[in-house]
Amino acid sequence: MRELDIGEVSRRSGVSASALRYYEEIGLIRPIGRRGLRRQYDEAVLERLALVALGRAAGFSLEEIASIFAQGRPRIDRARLAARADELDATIRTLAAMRDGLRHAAACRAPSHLECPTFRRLMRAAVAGAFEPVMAAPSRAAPKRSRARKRA
Amino acid sequence: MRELDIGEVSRRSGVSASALRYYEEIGLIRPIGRRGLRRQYDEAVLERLALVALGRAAGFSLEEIASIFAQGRPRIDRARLAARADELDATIRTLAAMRDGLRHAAACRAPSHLECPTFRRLMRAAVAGAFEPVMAAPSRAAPKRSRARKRA
DNA sequence: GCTTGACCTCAAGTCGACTTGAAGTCGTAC
DNA sequence: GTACGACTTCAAGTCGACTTGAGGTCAAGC
Repeated sequence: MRELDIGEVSRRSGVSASALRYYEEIGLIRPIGRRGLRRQYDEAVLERLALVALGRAAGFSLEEIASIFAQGRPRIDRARLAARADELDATIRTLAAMRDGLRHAAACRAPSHLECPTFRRLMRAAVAGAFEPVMAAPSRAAPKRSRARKRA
Repeated sequence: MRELDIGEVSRRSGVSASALRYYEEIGLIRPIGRRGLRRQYDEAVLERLALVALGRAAGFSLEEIASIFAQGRPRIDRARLAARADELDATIRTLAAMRDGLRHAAACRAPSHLECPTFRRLMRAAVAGAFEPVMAAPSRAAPKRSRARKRA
């Protein structure tokens, strides 16, 4: 079982050394030991990092990913995956609506966009918050969007 | 032409008063005057805020939106809209791939996800960065992703 | 005259995921 | 023996879009 130092892990995983130290700090990974000061990693860390990369790509926060690893072996919850898939589906539909609206506006021949009914409809939808949950990755943890109450 | 104070603009636009002040600071909106200390707005600000909301929803940063308003009348560039639509399309395809992968993984009967070929393929794709440009809204302005160089 | 409430300014704080910088420790090569 | 390069620690900085807090102003109503 070869031991890897942080530089090699970084090269092979595409994750910077500083990020690896950060991941360790938040409990995502752990070196198998030290040689002098230097962290030594097991090759298995690469698999774990791949899982982290996948989790991030799927929109999970590092904290959520850490919780998956929490009790020893990675415990991947199928229901959670399905839920995330559903969220992605909703996001995709919203983005598709936006894309179609943008395409129309790009093609529209109205003298000003403000006179294009489709464009105005999009504007109204945006104000109404129709696009708000876009990329509602639990990660973004919306900074207390108090969303000024409509009519007190 | 009725004058609105910041509270009413907030109520009618769904944008908090502090956010309105912030928007003013970065040059996105401007009151038509003051009454005492209080900002007074023209109703036209509501339209502008709707445009801001739409721009945000489409993934533009406030800075980019401000540049649209820069020279007097909003100058919406059709090519820009089309480009953003194309980006959204790419994002949608990526998200769809992720969604399908997650759904498969959720349904997969392999004893461990690590033994599921589909799941492993997803992991490899994530490491390779296949999902990185997801939601590549120019807004996110990737904080110098130096992306640890593969093999120096 | 005093309270209330809605506004004001300005500086500082928040969120997540890192990066950067300063200062120090090693092993190896010259 | 000393320079180099790769590592180490720890605190602080970064990004965007705001929010929060302290302390102040002002008109209206009691």
